[in-house]
Amino acid sequence: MQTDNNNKPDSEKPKTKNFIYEIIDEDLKTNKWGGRVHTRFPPEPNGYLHIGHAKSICLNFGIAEHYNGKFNLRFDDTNPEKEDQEYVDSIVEDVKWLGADFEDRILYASDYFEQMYEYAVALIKSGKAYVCDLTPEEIRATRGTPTEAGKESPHRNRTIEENLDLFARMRQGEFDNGTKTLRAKIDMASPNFNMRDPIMYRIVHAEHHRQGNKWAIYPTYDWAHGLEDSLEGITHSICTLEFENHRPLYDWYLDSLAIYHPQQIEFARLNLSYTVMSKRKLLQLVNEKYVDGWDDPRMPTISGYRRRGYTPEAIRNFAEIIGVAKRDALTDISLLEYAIRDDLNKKAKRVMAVLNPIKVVLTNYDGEEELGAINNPEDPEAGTRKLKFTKELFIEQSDFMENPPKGFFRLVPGGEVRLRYAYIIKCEEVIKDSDGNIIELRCTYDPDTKSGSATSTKKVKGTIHWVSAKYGINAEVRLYDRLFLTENPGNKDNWLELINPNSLDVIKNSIVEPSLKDAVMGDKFQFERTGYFCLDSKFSSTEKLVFNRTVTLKDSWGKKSS
RNA sequence: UGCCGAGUCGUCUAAGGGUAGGACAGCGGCCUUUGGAGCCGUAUGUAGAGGUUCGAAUCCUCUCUCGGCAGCCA
Repeated sequence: MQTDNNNKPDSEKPKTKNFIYEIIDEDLKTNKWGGRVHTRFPPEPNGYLHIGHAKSICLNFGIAEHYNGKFNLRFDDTNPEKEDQEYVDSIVEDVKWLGADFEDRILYASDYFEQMYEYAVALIKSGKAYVCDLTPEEIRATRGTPTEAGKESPHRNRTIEENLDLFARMRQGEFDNGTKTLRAKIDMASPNFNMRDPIMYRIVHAEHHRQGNKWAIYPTYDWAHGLEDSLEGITHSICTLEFENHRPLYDWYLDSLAIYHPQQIEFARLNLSYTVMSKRKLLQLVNEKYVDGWDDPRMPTISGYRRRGYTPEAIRNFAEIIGVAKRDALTDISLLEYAIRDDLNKKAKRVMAVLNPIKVVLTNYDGEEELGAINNPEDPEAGTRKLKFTKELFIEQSDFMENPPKGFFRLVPGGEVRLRYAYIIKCEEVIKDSDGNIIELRCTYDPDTKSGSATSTKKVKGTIHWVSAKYGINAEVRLYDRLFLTENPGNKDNWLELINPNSLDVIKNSIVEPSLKDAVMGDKFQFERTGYFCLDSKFSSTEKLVFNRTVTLKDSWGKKSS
């Protein structure tokens, strides 16, 4: 018997939240934000969202949900040269699919450009910003090094009037790209590079996906981001660790302007083993055709996982499992796989599919019959279905071995195995072609062993899946493996050479049970004993079924060898 | 080696002076007409050295290691 402090169910034990919740709890206690909690997810529309973004979305939305606060989706679209409406659309779709509710708040930094301009003018007027004529090379050369202070720009002490005039003309498009910038006048000797007169505006003559050619100047991230947060009344501006060094600048801008000042909090971004997570690298995989698009099922993108058969619930649960902290981490992919298996186990309809078929002929069986099968043992609501059993069947090639190792308890010459939901069969004869390839197994069935019948008392070690040769339908099955061979390819220069050449295995001639012809996009299946599968949204059609393997079943057989 | 940040089972994450806990992965077993699921059990961790304290993962000092920062990217 246990003592009573062990009797509490998990749900009643106090649940520890991450450090950001602690900060917010404290803020609520001190009434720092008037009881409000307002977070945001601020992607730049320059690529598709990946699982790392999902972590951030779940964090930010989860906080808003937990505290009855609000959550904004805001596009940080301040760099027209890299951004595109296609990315905006995909991001909206992915965030919605994940279930993060931004209500009507799809916001754009570019909508604040006019206001940002006014703020910049205010900073110039207070003597805290100036127009600098230095070229990019000159700016780099005068920035200094970690141990040496930078040099002040010769244009640092222009008059306010001159700065105002020049800045207005920058906006009018009077100057070429790279010839002028607006810089904050802070401290060229600061040990923090971000404070060495950072650039607020650069001249970019490019068409913006939402603003067209209205602007010739664009705000930089540091200048824009705090203003966006401030304008939206964000309370907690949550970002990743690499922005920690930017926080003093974030604070400086907002304090210099004396406007509403959210709190920036940094957490460690997600790194997942055996994949890469930078948008630049993912874009390269797409552009150089290592994968067939941002939504390739091998990609760690949200759209890739969706196409692969992952559910939003699994991804959200994954985000919950991995937690949030400030230390760099490389999360093992098995955590993600656990999350999707756990969810699909409850939801997926069980069916039988033979990926690599070998024919079985039951020499003592004639006619055909229908056998009852359970759609999901985890979910009685899922009901039952009938399976057609016939003289000729297909079983998995790997379920038969002529010379089996110890512990192999499927079909062997002279041995018996149960056919799932059907009979026990015995392998009597192995038929081979002239090259010695096995082309057919001649078996007998034992009529007393029908599943569920009173006469079925015989026990065999193994149960294998099968599909009727007469009624089974052809399908293509696509098996995915990890995209990279090494655990952390992202930190290697030769990362492209580390791509797994066998990350995709297309099986053209699989045979699946006939009920699968009614499968619709979005359905989740467990091919019994094989794994979880879904229809591929890109290649599957009514004429030709194409299934993606979402994840394998956990397999304790032969694990040590792989 | 300037500044900022971080070091807890193999991995991720709790505990913030009072029994180092959970999850995943692993291992062992039970159960099983999916070698799935489920159930039970089990091993493994506070970077190091000093110090304060009755008591330190937690506080102090020093050291070590790792990550980030010198874009007109975000």
